[in-house]
Amino acid sequence: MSNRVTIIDVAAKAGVAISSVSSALNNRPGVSEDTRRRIVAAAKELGFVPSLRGRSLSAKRAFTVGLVVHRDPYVLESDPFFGSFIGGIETVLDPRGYALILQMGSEPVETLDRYRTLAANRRVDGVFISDLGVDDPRVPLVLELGLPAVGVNADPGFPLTAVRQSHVEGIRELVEHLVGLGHTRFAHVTGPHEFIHAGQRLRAWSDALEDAGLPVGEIVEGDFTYDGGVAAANGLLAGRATRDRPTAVMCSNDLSAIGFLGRAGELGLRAPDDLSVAGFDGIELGTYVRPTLTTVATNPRLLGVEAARLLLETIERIDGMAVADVDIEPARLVVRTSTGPAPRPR
Amino acid sequence: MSNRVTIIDVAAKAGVAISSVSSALNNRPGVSEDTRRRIVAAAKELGFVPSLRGRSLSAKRAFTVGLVVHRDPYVLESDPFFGSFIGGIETVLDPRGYALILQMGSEPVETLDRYRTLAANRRVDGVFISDLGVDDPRVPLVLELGLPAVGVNADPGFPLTAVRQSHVEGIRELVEHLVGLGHTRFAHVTGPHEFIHAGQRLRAWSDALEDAGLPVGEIVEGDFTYDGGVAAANGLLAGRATRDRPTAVMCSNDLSAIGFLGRAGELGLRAPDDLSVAGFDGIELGTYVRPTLTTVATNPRLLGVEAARLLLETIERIDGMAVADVDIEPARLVVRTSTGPAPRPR
DNA sequence: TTGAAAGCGTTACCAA
DNA sequence: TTGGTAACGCTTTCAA
Repeated sequence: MSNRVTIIDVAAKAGVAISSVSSALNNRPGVSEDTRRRIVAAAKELGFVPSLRGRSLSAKRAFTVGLVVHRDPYVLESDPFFGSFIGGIETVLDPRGYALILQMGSEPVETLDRYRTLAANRRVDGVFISDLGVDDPRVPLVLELGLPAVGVNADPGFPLTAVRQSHVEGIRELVEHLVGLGHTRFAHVTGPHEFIHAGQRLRAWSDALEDAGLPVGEIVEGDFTYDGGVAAANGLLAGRATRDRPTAVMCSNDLSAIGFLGRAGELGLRAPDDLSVAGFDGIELGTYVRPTLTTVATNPRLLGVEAARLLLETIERIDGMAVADVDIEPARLVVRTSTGPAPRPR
Repeated sequence: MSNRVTIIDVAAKAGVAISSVSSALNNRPGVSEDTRRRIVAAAKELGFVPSLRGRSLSAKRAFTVGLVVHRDPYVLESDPFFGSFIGGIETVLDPRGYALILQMGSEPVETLDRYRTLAANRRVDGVFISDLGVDDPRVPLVLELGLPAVGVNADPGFPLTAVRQSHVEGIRELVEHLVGLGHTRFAHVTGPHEFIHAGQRLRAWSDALEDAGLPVGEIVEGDFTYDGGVAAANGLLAGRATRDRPTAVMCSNDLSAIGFLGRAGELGLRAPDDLSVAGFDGIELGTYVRPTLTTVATNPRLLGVEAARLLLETIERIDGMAVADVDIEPARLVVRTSTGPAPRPR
């Protein structure tokens, strides 16, 4: 197990110089077809695989990219975003000889340090920045460090290359769906205001309602968790007269919508008869709960694919030119059974 | 961003040889206290961080370990095991200068290739082997490759170092709990038989029931998913007379137990009145569903911590001695509201 | 087309 | 205690 095959062994076996081996194996010109064949044969016979360490040192590249997740463990556990996102990243990275380093930092400060260390010892060639926050400190940091980076679902004007999936169309479809069902009293349960996507979703919701000429209604801050949905349901539904309750509620993600529905049920309010509830994300769990959850379905896997593509492009870019952003297909409304006609006032 | 500070710069600044810088910064003997101070000062002033690439090449170590997840994306998404497991791993790796490479392979064959590649280019110094299968081909593979590895929840006699959390006590407690409630007709919904932990849990269940002098009852194979639980409920409950139905069911994991409960509810059977259902894992979701889920709670985070400790120990072991296995505290029964007294026959 | 040698940034060995 | 230098395994440049 100890002495692995090196380029020297291959050169010796093929009877050529190591530089020729390098050229031949990397499909570079300057090697005759004949010697190339000899070299390839020798390499195969010896089972030669270039050492990443040697390559890294020489090429000044780690062939590794990083993802630092800065959420508390529970959210990560229950959030299906990362599983799919990482899966998508992987499918791009692997064929191109890159690998993904995953780190977790619960504290925001800790997260920054992770990026710093990653950059300092050049462990990665670039990083993903997901779950962007308002005035996210990671952005100036990677800029200062000169660390290639790609942002996920960034706002317009983002100073780094970004991949986005528009939520506007889907949320607008949701509003139209609810309006078409006769709803007039709306409410929105947001995510934590420090995340930009929480604000993005709220804005799309408000804009669509305004365009429909309807009041935006109540807005309560949730936290993307099941418990947050429970709390929101308590705030919006508990102890209120029917006429004071919203009849159509959008929660900023599916998990909180499911929490909301659960608590609503305990309060004796059934969806879709007594009220309509919708989420955002499109997680599998939403197809299992009863009623099944109407939602706006996103595509985290594709987001990962494109993010990885962009990051590698940014890294391998020779000229310093910025890589163009990518927008994947917008998230779309998926109507299930948690939304229905507005209850008739009586 | 381009020219980073190297050990040569530090040596020049401190007016010493690079070998002295290396010794001083790595707290090796052979450097006078005085020069050490000068070197440390120079390093700090220059903001020197040793290059991982240089170190890797010289030390013949990647300072990286790998985790290859071989599940299909959906299971990964909804399985909280990995989030916590990885979180635990991280807390050990980071302070010791190691990082985690995460890869995903849905096909078993693909997974093996990942390990092979990881080993061939020496991208990692060691790997975790989780979700062990019966006659898992990864075990002979890492053995053949000479790749340090740690198994998670391996069976006795496992040829590699392993970290385990015993499920026996918790499942026995569950059986005693159910027996104490007067149940006599049991059923077990397993995980896929190719995973050893599915078998481990079934065996613990059967043994405990046998010891109690009660019939083991029906055993149906599930697949650890919500849908698998639904299917199992269809098989065990649908279209059966009350006297032919089991009254106490253990599902091999929480997710399938929740699916089982959901389907049971649709069939008009309420837990805990009409039947008792328990899971295994202790996921958060189990505290949210109604009824809340009785389960055997595991500690994936601690499993990750100990697995990482063992792996680093194995890697850094100078003598070839095997590292001793670690058993963390057994998983324990957590009684919630999905289990209750056996329904009175009428 | 081929080969020799420098360089990447460390660590480790061996003289001085 | 110090410093010089080989070694790690590759890529790349420059002569031959």
